[in-house]
Amino acid sequence: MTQRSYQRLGEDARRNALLEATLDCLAEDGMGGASVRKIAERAGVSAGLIRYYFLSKDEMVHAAYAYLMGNLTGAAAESARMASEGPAQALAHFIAANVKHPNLSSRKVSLWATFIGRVRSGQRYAQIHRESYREFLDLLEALIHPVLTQHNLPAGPATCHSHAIALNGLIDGLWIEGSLGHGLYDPARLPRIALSAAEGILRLPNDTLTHPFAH
Amino acid sequence: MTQRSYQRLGEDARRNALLEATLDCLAEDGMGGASVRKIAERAGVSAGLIRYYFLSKDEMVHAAYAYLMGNLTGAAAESARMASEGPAQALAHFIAANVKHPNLSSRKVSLWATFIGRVRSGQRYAQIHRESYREFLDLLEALIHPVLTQHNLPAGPATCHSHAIALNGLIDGLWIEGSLGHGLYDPARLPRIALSAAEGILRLPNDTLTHPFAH
DNA sequence: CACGTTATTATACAAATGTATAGTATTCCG
DNA sequence: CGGAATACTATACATTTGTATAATAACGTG
Repeated sequence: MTQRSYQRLGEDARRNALLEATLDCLAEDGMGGASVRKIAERAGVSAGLIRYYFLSKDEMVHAAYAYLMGNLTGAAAESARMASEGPAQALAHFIAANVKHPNLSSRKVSLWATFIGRVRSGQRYAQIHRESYREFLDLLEALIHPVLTQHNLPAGPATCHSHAIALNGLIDGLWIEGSLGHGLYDPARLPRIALSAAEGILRLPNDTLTHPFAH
Repeated sequence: MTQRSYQRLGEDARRNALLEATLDCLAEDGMGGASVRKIAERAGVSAGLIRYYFLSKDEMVHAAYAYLMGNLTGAAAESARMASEGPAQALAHFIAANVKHPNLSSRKVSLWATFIGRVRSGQRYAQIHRESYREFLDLLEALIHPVLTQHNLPAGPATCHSHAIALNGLIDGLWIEGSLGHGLYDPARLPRIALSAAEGILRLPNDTLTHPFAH
């Protein structure tokens, strides 16, 4: 009975496992407490292995940030694609998806915030932030435009861009506070609040987004 | 010529200097890099002194968080009090103040985010967050109510509360992205975007907040 | 089944960390 | 001005940190 003392994993499998472990530790202990050793232990691996896959701990944390943001916007974009009933539904689904499970998660917000806190002084963090933010903004702008034209509202590039900025702010802010679960209100109210506010921002008739099937 | 090698400061002066130094280091290096020694050096003080004023490094960081949040909401509330032309102006000033200098600051957002990242696992952080968030929400609600009644809009407690949540999200989100200065748009556009979006959220007539003197 | 490749572990190390303690210098009060 | 109170420094210490290196075990291939 020769029990293997460890298992060799393929390049990608182990890399992802390490990134997940990094995020786990970062969510729990923050940048101050997520040490190489804790991360390795969480991944069920010896500490030395990390530097076999990454040039340094920093490089791994950067990679974990990019990995997280990819998952976040990916999930929201997915839920917009699912909605095939029309532009308003797609936008509504996209907005709602950002303030509902699984995106509404204290773990995800904690991670996001921890990384955002490094954007100012870390070039690499800033770059990842800029890219993922731009992606989100573009996505939003593309969803907004058809809805505006559908309702004969001004839909020039400048208008769409401003609206995208405002909607992005709204979504981010609600997502953050809702995820942290401070207990000051029920997070289940968030989708309705977000959609109603979005209607107002875009100057859409009431219930265009909250009850999109009536239109 | 007996040059003094150090100066004795009063309890509060030194305490505040230490808190400011803590925030400086935290903004630059995050939780991972803000060590007791760096903080002490920034404050022009020996490392040991920190534990004369605080029970532990953790306690000092917690205190720095509370200190920061007090300053943030304090500044915004101040700018609302300044506006004496009426409810709409007060609300408009409050909203705009949050997406303008000096609140629109990468340093402040970095600090805010760094702390938010710890709210999930640190009880003390969570408590400070909850308190400062509630304060902000209450402030907003009190500003919203008179504006709604002034325009004969529904202004029940539930409505005001929902609107406050939405506005808070909007403000937070714009504040964060605007402060980080990713270069995707000019932050000078933020006050107008925020006020226009706020009008929509509250279903106010156009220009009620963006040009409040016409009303 | 051997064998070479390499994914993985184990150990080592200097630097940095938070904290404890003892000593020193400043300030205030009589 | 002298001397007590204490704000402050200096040093020491055990841990933990990221990283480097050498040894080892797993796996694919012949």
